[in-house]
Amino acid sequence: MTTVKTRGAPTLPVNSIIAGDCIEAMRALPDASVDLVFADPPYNLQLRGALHRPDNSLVDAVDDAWDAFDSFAAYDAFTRAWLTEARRLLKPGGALWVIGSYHNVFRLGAELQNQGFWILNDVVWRKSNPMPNFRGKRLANAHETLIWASRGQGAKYTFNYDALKALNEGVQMRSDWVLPICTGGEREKDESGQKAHPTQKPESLLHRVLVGTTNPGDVVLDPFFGTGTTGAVAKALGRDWIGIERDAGYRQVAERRIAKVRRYDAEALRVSTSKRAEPRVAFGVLVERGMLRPGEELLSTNGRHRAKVRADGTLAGPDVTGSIHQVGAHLEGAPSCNGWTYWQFKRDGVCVPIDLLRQQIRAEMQAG
Amino acid sequence: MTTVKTRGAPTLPVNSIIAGDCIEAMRALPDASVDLVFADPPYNLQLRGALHRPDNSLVDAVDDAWDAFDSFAAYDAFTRAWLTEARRLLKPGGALWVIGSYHNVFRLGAELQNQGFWILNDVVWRKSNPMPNFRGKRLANAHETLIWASRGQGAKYTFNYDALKALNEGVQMRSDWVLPICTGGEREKDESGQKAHPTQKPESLLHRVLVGTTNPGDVVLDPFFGTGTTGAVAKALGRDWIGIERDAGYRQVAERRIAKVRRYDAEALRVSTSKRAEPRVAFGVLVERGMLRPGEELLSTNGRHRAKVRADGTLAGPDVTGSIHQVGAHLEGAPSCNGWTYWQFKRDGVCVPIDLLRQQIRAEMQAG
DNA sequence: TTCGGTTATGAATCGGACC
DNA sequence: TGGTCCGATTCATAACCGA
Repeated sequence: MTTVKTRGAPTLPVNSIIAGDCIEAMRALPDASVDLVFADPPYNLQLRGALHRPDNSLVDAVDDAWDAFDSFAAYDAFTRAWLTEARRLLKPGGALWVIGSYHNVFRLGAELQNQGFWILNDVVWRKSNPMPNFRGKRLANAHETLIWASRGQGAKYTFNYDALKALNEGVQMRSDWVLPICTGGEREKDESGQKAHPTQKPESLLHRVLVGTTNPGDVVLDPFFGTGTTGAVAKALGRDWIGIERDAGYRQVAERRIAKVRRYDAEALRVSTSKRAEPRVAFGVLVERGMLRPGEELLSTNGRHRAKVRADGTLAGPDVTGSIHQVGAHLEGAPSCNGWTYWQFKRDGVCVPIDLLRQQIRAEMQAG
Repeated sequence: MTTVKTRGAPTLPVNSIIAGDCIEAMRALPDASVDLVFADPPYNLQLRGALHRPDNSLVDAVDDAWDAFDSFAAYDAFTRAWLTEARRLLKPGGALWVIGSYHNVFRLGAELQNQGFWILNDVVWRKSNPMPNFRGKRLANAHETLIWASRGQGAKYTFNYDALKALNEGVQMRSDWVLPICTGGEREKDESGQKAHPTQKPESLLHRVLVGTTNPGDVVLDPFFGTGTTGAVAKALGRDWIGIERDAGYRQVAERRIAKVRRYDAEALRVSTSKRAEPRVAFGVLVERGMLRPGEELLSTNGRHRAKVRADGTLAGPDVTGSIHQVGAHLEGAPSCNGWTYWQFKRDGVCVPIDLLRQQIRAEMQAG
């Protein structure tokens, strides 16, 4: 186990499983210390008993046994408690994922919103091999729902758009994910060869979550660790992880499982990066360096407009002056314009996009 | 308009649109009088500024006053009121469908449960042609959620298992439905040729709901009638319907629309059985599913080139990074390359084409 | 008339760095 | 912390238009 010092005590028990109740365990961890929470809370809503009185009023909460939720009120109280702690533990730019089925996910989502979390997407895990509905009384329950939320409206969050787009054959990732359930060799077994956990999640699901919404080195907390799928995938992907699990049997399976995981090498962990992350280049630098001469004429990509380069890196169009972006937007009557991809210059009679010059400068910056 | 006598007064204004607020209008209807409620309530989207597409065109947002609520509390109070009336109107063996997005559906589901409704399934409408996420800041919101609930635990409900199975090419219907959004000729227009309603639902969605969970002659109530999709499909399928709509313009469009609908004869109830092309598989899926490990080396079929798999499903070659197709094309100096047939991996000393893994996944998808 | 290229559009909680 | 301005970003489908 590693511990990471945060501002003041206590320390963060990274890459280890904390034994105990998730709410108490979270209370012992420091504010603003984790980048992501992934939670697969229990939803064994055992509602056979008297949930409602004859007049339909709700029966009072029973809050003495967390593992058997005798009423929606009890489940809501539990949800409120662990979400409150999770929100406290999240860094300002952190985010939370939670997964559930129709039994509990509506209560989870409503409570998330009540606490000020800001829902970014709900995601449907569409199971490619679900259990059929044997009695033919309902639709085959072939999906589960995940909710992805930032700490609050306007809060920052990590989203590796280009990595997910690459994972999806070059088309932007959608909110419906088709993945198989966890079976076969991936399914953890106990000593007697039985499945160790009733609802083990597939590693493919965590892979997509972690690649898409964390970076290497981030700290991922799973307060309902179970047999440690989150930890196994986090370790392989070079993320730090913290698990909380009450059941000693699950902890043992998870420890053994994660110990066997090897971290992928650094090159494999690098993902497609966004252009947004690349260093900014001022257009004026091209003029300073003599790549473009003051007075030189630029042409718009569509061939309809011209403008002249000025010594200070602005452009002079027919009736407007300003940055490459401003002049482009004005000439097109558009709300905005990316001047880098809009303008071209001529060399030896050939039109060349000015963005090529920016790429040259960026390459030099890399080398330098 | 037809009226149907129920036990005592008042009578049921079947196959007509009631003008006015849905809560008040429902209060005037008799207890236990309808077989199904289908509700498409306001989503409370909470949109902020204007949104432009990358081509600078403006997205026509849902900014109607009827969709805006001051707070979650206000939205919840509204939800509670109309659900209470809906439950009162349902016959003991009746059921309710409600549709929403992540903005409101968690609040809907929680309130349903609080009132004693019994959720039978949540159903995901996976849109085959959703609006993309133009800024690349989140996942494309490609689905909406429906909740199907009976009046209470243990209550009877109608479920036409075999009809839905037939609709699904002989396989048990699942909880995820892939249907296109409402566009083209199906979209109702106003006098000026503009879309008459910002959120018109596709008839295919209502078709599936009504075929699956009502019988001919049943009474279907839609308290948020809009331009009358529920009425149009109900009439075609030989179900009675009641619409409630506040907006006179929407009512007018709905009246005109439904008047043109003819009830299907058996022959017209055809199901399109167009064979789909082979489903596209993203290379990244092989990585997510652990069929290939990040860092694993692929060999070209001709044995001349090698590249390493990365966590996001891209390849890293000696001097190039990109999709399996891009890297293959670059290494061969070719304009294009089918990466699926170009690359192989090693298992137990044997070279295996990656296309074999794709075939495995396709087989799963067929089965699912 | 057919074919191919272009344009339009859909329930969307859709910046952020820097001064 | 508020204002300024750079500059990144889209998929499926149908209608439309010109040859």
